[in-house]
Amino acid sequence: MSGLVPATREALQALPAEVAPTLLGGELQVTTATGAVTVRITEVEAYHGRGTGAFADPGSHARMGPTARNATMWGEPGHLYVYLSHGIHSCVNVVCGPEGVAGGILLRAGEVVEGADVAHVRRPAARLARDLARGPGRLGDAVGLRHPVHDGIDAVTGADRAGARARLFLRAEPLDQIATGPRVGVAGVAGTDAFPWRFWIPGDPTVSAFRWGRGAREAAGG
DNA sequence: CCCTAGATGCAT
DNA sequence: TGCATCTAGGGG
Repeated sequence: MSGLVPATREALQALPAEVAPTLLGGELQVTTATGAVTVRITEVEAYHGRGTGAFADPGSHARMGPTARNATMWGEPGHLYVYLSHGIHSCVNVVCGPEGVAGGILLRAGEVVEGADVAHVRRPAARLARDLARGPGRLGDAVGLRHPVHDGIDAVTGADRAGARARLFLRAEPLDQIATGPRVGVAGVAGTDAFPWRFWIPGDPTVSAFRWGRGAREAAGG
């Protein structure tokens, strides 16, 4: 944990595209009844909401305004927006930006640095350690956060939510090398270089594979 | 209402 | 490549 500091609301107050790269190399620690797992964050994506001016984001769950599903994205920074993907996977976002403005940073991948034994039990399909949290659904499984019960859990105070506690740590000094590119699996213009809001640690083996979203390849011209 | 597509993972 | 399986949105 050397070189890491607990995340504060202030550190997460800027818009997602600005905060996202600062999460790389940080850690998310989650404790539940079945154990504690810590992941070192290696890949993230920024998602903005409606009404953020030049940063309007057609790929965001909050693009249409506040709904029951995306309510957490509009709230206080530092909470975790946990949503259900394809009816199966629970994916984890760090809420950021000012309260009242939607913003989230999807944790796409990480390296399990603590509690690998617990993570292996939760993800029996993972043969290699690097696959434990490689991909957003896998990461959610590995740390034990589930939709809908853990949606809104506070990663700044570490307060209990449905039997789980989460804590986010950020690097005191930013990484010197960060890679940027289009977001994964996002359709239309939002999935192209017009929104280069995917950030990852170059060369890290836990970074997930890139794939085009439906219609994104055509939108990108290739 | 009914249909579709989705910030996906995994077996085939 | 297809499936699992839930949901928000858009169209009839």
